[in-house]
Amino acid sequence: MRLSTKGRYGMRAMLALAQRRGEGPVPLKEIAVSKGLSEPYLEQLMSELRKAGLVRSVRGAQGGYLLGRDPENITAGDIIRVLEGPIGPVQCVVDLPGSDDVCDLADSCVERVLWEKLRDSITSVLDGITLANLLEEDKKLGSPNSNVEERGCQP
Amino acid sequence: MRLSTKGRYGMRAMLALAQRRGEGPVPLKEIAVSKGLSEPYLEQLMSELRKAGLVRSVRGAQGGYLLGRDPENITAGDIIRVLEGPIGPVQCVVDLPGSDDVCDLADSCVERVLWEKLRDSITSVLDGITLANLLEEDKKLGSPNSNVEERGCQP
DNA sequence: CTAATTCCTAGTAAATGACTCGGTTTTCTT
DNA sequence: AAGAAAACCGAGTCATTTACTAGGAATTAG
Repeated sequence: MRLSTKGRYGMRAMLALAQRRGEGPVPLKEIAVSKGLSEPYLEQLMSELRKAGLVRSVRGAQGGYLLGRDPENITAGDIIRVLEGPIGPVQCVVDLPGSDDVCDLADSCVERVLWEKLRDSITSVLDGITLANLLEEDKKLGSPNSNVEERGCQP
Repeated sequence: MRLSTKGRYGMRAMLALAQRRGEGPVPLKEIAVSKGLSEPYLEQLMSELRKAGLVRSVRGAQGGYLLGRDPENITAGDIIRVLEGPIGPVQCVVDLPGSDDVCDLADSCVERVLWEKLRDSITSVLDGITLANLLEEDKKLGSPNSNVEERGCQP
């Protein structure tokens, strides 16, 4: 039940973009260096985020990435879904409106109720928190926002 | 963010034991066949569950497995923790009381708040539902409780 | 004694995760 | 026009994890 690096790094990168909103396009290199992530790997994640409309890119020199929408309109759920796929602890109760009844005889599945509750609780947290919310909470806590090199972990 | 088969199969097996409570030890073979799972694989999961005290075993002919406690006292969280490890979307906000501050400068981690909320929401669902609850809800729904072979999915 | 059963260790094949590499295209700056 | 700074793209790789399988040893009811 862990996120992969795609979700974690992607969330970091999106928050970095949100923090630097208004400065014009931010080159990936800067994010990669300041957050201690591999630039070419981040590139792949940004590509997916761009295709999903969560970021915009500007090519060429002085180019970089920008948020695709206001931070108030980008939820953690948006980001996680793009990078980790539809949300759900098991395939058959997954988040996609299309693939509703993967289970034909789902009524005879005792544990299904549990997985559905779990899915709902996860989505409600993820869809209820925006990039703006996180930035706000961060400001309230008055964190020093240090670089990653100085830290012990890589969330 | 999916469970592995260990969590899914383990939950199934535990529910099977709960349903057959009072019948004496249930041999693994029966569970494996009726739920369509590999018996030797299940065996490994049961071994972990036994070491954690969630099931008891009776060796020899006419042996099998029994719940280690009343179904009212076994939560989904108990089972998932044994089979999938401590709960948490990222290592550094994991569920273990011991490994609290894996992050030394955790205050400077903007997304940490999010992961903590997510962890809490997951644990509160998982720890709030017992095997007894699930059986009860199942009975209320009046499900036919068919075998797995007839079904389209393997939750 | 024999058959049924749990217990234990090891091995393995496939999938996934977490990247790297090399080159192409676009665009700003000089 | 030239050069450099980016984003873009597709493939390849290496380690880890997952989901098992295999085979035998120990235990116990009948």
